[in-house]
Amino acid sequence: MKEIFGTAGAAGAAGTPGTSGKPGGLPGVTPPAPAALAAKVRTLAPSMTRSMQRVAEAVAADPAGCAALTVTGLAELTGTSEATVVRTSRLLGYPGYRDLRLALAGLAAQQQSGRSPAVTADIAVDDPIADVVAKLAYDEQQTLADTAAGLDMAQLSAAVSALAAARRIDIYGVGASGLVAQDLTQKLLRIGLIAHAHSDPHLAVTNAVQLRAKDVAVAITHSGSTGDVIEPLRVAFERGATTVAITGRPDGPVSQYADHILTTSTARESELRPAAMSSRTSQLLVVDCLFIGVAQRTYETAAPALSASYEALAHRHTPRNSGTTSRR
Amino acid sequence: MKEIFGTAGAAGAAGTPGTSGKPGGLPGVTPPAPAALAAKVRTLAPSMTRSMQRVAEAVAADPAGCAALTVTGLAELTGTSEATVVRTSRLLGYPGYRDLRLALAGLAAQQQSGRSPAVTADIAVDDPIADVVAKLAYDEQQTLADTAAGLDMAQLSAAVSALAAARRIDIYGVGASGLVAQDLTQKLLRIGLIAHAHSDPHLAVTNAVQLRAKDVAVAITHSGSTGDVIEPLRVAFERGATTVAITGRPDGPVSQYADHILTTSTARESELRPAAMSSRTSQLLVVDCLFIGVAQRTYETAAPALSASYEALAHRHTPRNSGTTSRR
DNA sequence: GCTGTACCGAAAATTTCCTTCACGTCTCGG
DNA sequence: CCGAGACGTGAAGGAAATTTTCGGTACAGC
Repeated sequence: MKEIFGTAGAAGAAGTPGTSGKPGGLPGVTPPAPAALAAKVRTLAPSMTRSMQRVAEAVAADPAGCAALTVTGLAELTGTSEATVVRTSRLLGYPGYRDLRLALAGLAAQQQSGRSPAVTADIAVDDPIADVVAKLAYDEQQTLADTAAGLDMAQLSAAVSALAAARRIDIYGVGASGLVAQDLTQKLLRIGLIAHAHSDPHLAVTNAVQLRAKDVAVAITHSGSTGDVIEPLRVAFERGATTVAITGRPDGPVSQYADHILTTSTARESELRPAAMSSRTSQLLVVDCLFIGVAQRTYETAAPALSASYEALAHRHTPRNSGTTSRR
Repeated sequence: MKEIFGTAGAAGAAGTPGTSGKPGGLPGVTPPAPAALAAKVRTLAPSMTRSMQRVAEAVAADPAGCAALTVTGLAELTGTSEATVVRTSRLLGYPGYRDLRLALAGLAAQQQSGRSPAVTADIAVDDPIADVVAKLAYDEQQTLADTAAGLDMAQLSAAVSALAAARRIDIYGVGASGLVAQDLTQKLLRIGLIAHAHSDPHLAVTNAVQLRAKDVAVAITHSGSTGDVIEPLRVAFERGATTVAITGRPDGPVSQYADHILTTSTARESELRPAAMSSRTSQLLVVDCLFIGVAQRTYETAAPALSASYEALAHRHTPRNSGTTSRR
């Protein structure tokens, strides 16, 4: 074992370093070493000199840490010289330390990502803030997936048709669902439909009396049993309007008066995580689907309306702010 | 004499990475982005110049390929200069191209090991409703992931501390962000804090004048340049209140007056999918994180308050049948 | 004890990266 | 329509990294 690595590395691999101009694809000759670095270290350890073993060991023990070091830093850390670090890199199959470092960074990222799926647990009082973010994001993602999977396309399609053809749309929601109702209202208004959100039960009922056959009433309630929302829907239903319920309990009282029922998903709630959180996510997805569906059906009028509202808002933004942004 | 063993032990203990504490980068301000690079590119793209956008685009499109390129190579590939590449790296939050390249390698490895995320197609006018649901759900999930990855934990933590200790909290938001402001307000009220949402710019300003040192003002604006929201935040800032900005454009004007900046993710928008949709999802996640964080810190008072509000609401639900709801 | 081989690290040589500066281009105001 | 100013851009020079070269040291065999 003389200068095996030296000649082999230079002659055996490509004559020129991997820095060919094009990132199009891998040449496919020698994938340097994706993840099996630790194994390679063990395999090649016997053929290494003592100094090189120290370097290899450090690299295998803490890829992330070593990736943050320059060749000089790693040499210092392992008590060796830069030349040795480069020699080790060569032996491990890379053209130089630079590429080893790149592979190291990749390995670190992989290890990091593999660590994440520990988010199944509930949110605890003493969770660090980073865990809270991860768990919340994960939960809401789950909620979205569940909602999408559980949506009845036939019901959704029917609801969209009703909305698109509606003369007037009334939307009921109180509490957290009230915000969702407002969201839907804003969206529908933007594409030229006539929609109103009602959070006040009395006003909702008095308005519901006005509804007729071509109109649509939408009730949003997670529990499916919010009287303040059911009551106006009942009135609208009896007046002959088409009624839609967005609820997490399709078997609840609200469904009695709903022509079309859109089911939102129900996630577990905990002490720190009230139901309002995931139900809102779920409701909003349903609302978005309704909106897009309606926008598709009324594209001729919706598209210009969307552009127009965008234009109108542009003037509310201060055009540009330069100077203060230059952080250095 | 072998100095091998002696030096190895000593160096191993003392070795501290400390990657070149250059005067160029402020220490501790910006932790480099781990994997949320694509999201960051989207977030910062609007504030980039044309050349920088080309670089950012290339990087986002092919992390693996770009990781194999030197700064000169990438400059050539994108038809720009090395200086531009370095500038782009800086803007993305790295001290230089070297570190961006490292992150790129990590990202590439993660993508490789993970699954290939497809379904990137836009929503078309003639998509069947089932596709709309799938695409929307996927996009929102992506938005959540991006937001969580891009959130600055230090800023979030600081904002939570400020909120938890606040005497009074004012929250500003107009348009779609107004609903988010209301959502946050409702949540904070539930755990016994004193919070107000303001959608009326005039009232917001007149209220902001009342704020003092122990108070907190929160501005929510996707564009980061909504004058109606910036103005009250400026007043609060000058009054000595702690100010928080939740924005998709951390480089926007709103940040001038924000002590803590929470960045929401920016997803691509299409004709049928206005920006309000994904920005709302992102903002709500941030708001939820704030809420949970505050609830943790004030657990002693928050937990009973949450239970109490739950109890109070139970009576608003009709237990079984429709019946007539009791009018108070 | 001497010589040769393997190993190692300091410093030169080279590549890569970063900074500075000057030139083109665009915008705004007169 | 034109000038002043600001901004974006790339080229060249300088700094830092990486790689190579080369000389020195330790050990084994004779």
